[in-house]
Amino acid sequence: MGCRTCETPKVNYRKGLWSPEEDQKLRDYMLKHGHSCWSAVPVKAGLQRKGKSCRLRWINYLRPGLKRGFFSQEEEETIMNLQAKLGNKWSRIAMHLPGRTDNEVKNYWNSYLKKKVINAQGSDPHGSATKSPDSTNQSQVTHAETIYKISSSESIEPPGSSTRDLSPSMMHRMEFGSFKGASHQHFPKVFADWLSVDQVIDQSSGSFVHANTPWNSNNSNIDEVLKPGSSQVVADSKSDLLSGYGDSGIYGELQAQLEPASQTLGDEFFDLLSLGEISVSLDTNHDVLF
DNA sequence: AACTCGAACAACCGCCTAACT
DNA sequence: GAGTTAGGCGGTTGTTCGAGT
Repeated sequence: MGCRTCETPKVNYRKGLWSPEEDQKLRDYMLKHGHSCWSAVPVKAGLQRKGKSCRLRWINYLRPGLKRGFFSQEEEETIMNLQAKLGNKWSRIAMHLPGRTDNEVKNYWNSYLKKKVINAQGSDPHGSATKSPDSTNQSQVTHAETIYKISSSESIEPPGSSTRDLSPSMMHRMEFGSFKGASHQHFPKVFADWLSVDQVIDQSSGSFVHANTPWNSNNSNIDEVLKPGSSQVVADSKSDLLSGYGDSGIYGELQAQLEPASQTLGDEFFDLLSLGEISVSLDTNHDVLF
């Protein structure tokens, strides 16, 4: 893009883990200014990091609205289903998981779900036991079948899937997360993510609701790969989904509440934060969602 | 107590694409 | 149209920590 304003002097870039001070600098800067150009962020924020590194840190760790901690059963199934269908398209898979990042999904898959799939295939006398889930020759159908099997068997205890044997470090990680160790199974779905993903919770029934989305409308519907017979139902359209949150609903309330912030902070900031990111604080302050 | 091993996850690297000069 | 660069993505590596010996 050749952004002249982003030209930066030679710096001895820091590497490795981020210190709390660095996190604070980046967070403060981002919340105050947003980013017009990532390569300029470390300079302006007073960080000896590459812009790329700042971007990653912000997206994967500091960004408001991130849901950290345990993956729910629904999230797990979504990952497995989408991985079977899309392959290792982590960013696309993460789009369907409110508050999750592609990196987090990828790590979860590599450290746990992949083994789970392999084990399930291995225990299946009629299945393709020796094939890796990542194998390019692997039949997508076989993988999908395995997923259905896993979803019902739960032969492997996911890392931190229950609170009965939490290690101190795990507890620390939970507390560091956005939801401060709240019951993972009942995390509120971030509102903004409702707008950007096809999966929401039906407020009345508590079941999952799916709506068609721009990114899946041009190929096959997401519901094709979701477990049949589940509590998920298909909404007619995204507009139908949103209509429940119209001007008089949550969406309108959000708009109203966000307007002053948008005016104060400018469009740049508004672009920076998705509605979902902002909604976390709204949810906390006003119990808008639950 | 010291060491090894593995799990979990944060962060980096390299490639690709799109936008800009 | 070619060259350059930012941003995005997926693969891989590095770090930390707990469990086992």
